[in-house]
Amino acid sequence: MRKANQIFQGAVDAFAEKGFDRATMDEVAERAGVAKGTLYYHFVGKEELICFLMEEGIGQLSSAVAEAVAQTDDPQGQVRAAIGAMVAYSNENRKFCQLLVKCIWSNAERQEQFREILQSYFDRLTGILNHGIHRGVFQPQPMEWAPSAWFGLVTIVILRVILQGQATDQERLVDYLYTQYMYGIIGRDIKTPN
Amino acid sequence: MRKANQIFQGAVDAFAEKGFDRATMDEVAERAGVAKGTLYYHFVGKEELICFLMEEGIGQLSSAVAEAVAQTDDPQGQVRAAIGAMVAYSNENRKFCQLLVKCIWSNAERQEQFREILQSYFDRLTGILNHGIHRGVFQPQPMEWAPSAWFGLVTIVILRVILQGQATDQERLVDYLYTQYMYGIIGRDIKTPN
Amino acid sequence: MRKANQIFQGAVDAFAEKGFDRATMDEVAERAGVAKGTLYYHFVGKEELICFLMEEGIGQLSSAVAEAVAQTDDPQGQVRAAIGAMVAYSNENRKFCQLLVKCIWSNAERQEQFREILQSYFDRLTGILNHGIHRGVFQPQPMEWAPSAWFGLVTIVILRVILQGQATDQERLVDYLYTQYMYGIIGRDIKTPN
Amino acid sequence: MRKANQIFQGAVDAFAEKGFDRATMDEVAERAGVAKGTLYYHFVGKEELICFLMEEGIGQLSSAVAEAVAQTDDPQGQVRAAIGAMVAYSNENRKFCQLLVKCIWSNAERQEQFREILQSYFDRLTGILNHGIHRGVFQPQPMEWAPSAWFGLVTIVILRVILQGQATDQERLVDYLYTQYMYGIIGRDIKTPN
DNA sequence: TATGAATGAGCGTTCATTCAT
DNA sequence: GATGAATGAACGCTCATTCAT
Repeated sequence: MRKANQIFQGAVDAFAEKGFDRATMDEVAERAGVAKGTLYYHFVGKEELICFLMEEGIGQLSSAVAEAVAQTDDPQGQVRAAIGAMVAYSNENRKFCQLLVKCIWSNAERQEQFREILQSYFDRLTGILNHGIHRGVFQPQPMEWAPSAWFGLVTIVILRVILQGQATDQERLVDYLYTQYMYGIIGRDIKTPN
Repeated sequence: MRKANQIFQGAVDAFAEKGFDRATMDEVAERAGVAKGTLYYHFVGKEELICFLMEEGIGQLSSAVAEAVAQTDDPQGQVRAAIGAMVAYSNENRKFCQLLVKCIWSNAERQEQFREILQSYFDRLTGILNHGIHRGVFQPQPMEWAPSAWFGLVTIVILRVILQGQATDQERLVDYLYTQYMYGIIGRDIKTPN
Repeated sequence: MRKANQIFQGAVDAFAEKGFDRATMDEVAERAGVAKGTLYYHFVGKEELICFLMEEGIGQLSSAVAEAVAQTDDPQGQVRAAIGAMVAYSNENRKFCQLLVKCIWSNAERQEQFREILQSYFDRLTGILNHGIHRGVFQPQPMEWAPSAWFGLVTIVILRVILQGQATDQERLVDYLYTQYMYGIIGRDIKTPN
Repeated sequence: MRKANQIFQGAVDAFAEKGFDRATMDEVAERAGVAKGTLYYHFVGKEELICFLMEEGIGQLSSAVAEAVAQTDDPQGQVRAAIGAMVAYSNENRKFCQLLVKCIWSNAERQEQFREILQSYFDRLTGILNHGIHRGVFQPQPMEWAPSAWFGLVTIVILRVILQGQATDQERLVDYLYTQYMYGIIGRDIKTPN
């Protein structure tokens, strides 16, 4: 198990920097500190390693979001908690988040393999929104687009932050993303009646 | 010029489907309907072809946005026009838009090459936002994140739509994106007054 | 004919620097100041151009030697005149001489094509030696090797001089080559009884 | 090491026949009896393989000469021993010697890479000559040309012999080269006194 | 005569994968 | 379990040659 974990880390490192296709198995092995053959002892091949990575990572992210959301029943509080969890996760797993955003749509074939994993994450986001709509707090929305919008908004900003490389005030970032997503660019004071 | 244009189309086709790295120059040539050597007669190499593609495409998108925005002075109207232009462009250039979103962050080295091009597009978005803020219509925002948020929101939803493949009511999509971006998930009731 | 000559010069330039195989027809055309198609209008192909070059060049060298040798009947004088002609020719045609030495044995197939041309040059050298031997001035020698020895001695030193690039005292060079070839490293005074 | 040696042999074979540029890595691999990828596992690339070949080969030749020369202190004996070693080496390594002469000046870039290796060999020849000059046995000579002259004389004759392909009386060849180099075409009667 | 856009066979190189140890 | 030498299919790219103008 030791080695398998080393490989996981090495793979995230290598893939995040070079992308799935340009990172070689040699590089993965080197960053993982194992011999190339060992990669194939633990994983069937490169594509399987990539799949494992994505499943594992998105699963973790999804769990983190679920856990955060479970703390409150208030729809707005849930959205804030979810965004908070996303930002926190991305901060602790910069490499993986880079990888996630950069490579998730890289290629039509892999697309197919990730769809299921990603769908479960989107379903979670959809659930949160539906809860708020059901409560009458959020407006009814076209649900075929809503999770993508949320995902895109949060994810691309986070990627920007990661790529910039400089330290960021997490609190402020969550605040911005939450406000933007909840109230748009027009802003809170115009419309939060509560 | 004839051939160069064929190559452009073939390259967009091939790269959109397979990604920059998995699409081979043979495939590009085949889809363009030219011999492989012809690719290299018109472009220095694969990376240069990729760069040319991105510059050309983002340039077109950026111009389309600029043109749409120029029609009105009203900040909200400008945002709506911009989103309308984005959706329209993506509808007319599905392949390129796929390519844009899927591949723009693919790889650290290319990242660098695209930064300048993408920045000019982001600057355009920033300009629109600043105009609205100046007018007091939009809330002041952290401008290091604002264009990314806009870009991410619109782009990822559009990508979803394109990948789904089914025909979409453009009007309704623009409506959704505009409302979401302008008022967030909460504030639909304060619709655009026009 | 203008163009054909330009091509000749361009080809010598390009081939001398890069060798027959690494110099491209594009480079030849560029250095000749003609379009690539023009090369093929005047010459059947690359190999034919190479052959033409070698025949022309060796022919010129051979003629220069013949002319110089014709001036005297004295065997030693003939050798000296021949070496003088070789050095003079190499000085006026540095590029071609470089080409000659560097590329003449480059490749088994071309070898075959040059053999005849080169043989005529070797025959000329053989003739000079035979004349001296017949007169009893030169020692009888294994004639299958003698012209090669002469050719190698003179040619490799000349190449060295050309490659060094610095200006050389022609007189001194001829002196050295003549003495070395005529009397060996032991030197003249020990053995020239006359 | 097994494979590396096979590659060495295959490379010498292929390059000797076709020249560095026309021999392909496929041919090298085939003659070496290994897969093409194996070539690149052991050597960085074609040019590095070429360099390794030349260094190794000239190194061996140089060592053989050094060893032969070390047997005697007599200048003329040293020259004879050196030429004997050259001929012997060329007889045992026909392919490499072909390669050496045919390709050593093939191309300006490679020129530069070989200069150092070749220089060490020329230095050895220069050392032998200086010894004889110091002893007063050889005439003082322009040392910038002397090793080239020796090298050219011996080498080109040897190449001729190799290319002719027929069996040669080594003894007689050494005799001829020695006499020619030591006494020139004139002075055979003053033979080595041994 | 002269051109240069277009071609495609062929090259050097890479890299995911295998397998004997 | 773990290794790394060996493999070969496949890639990006080159360049001699052709041909419509």
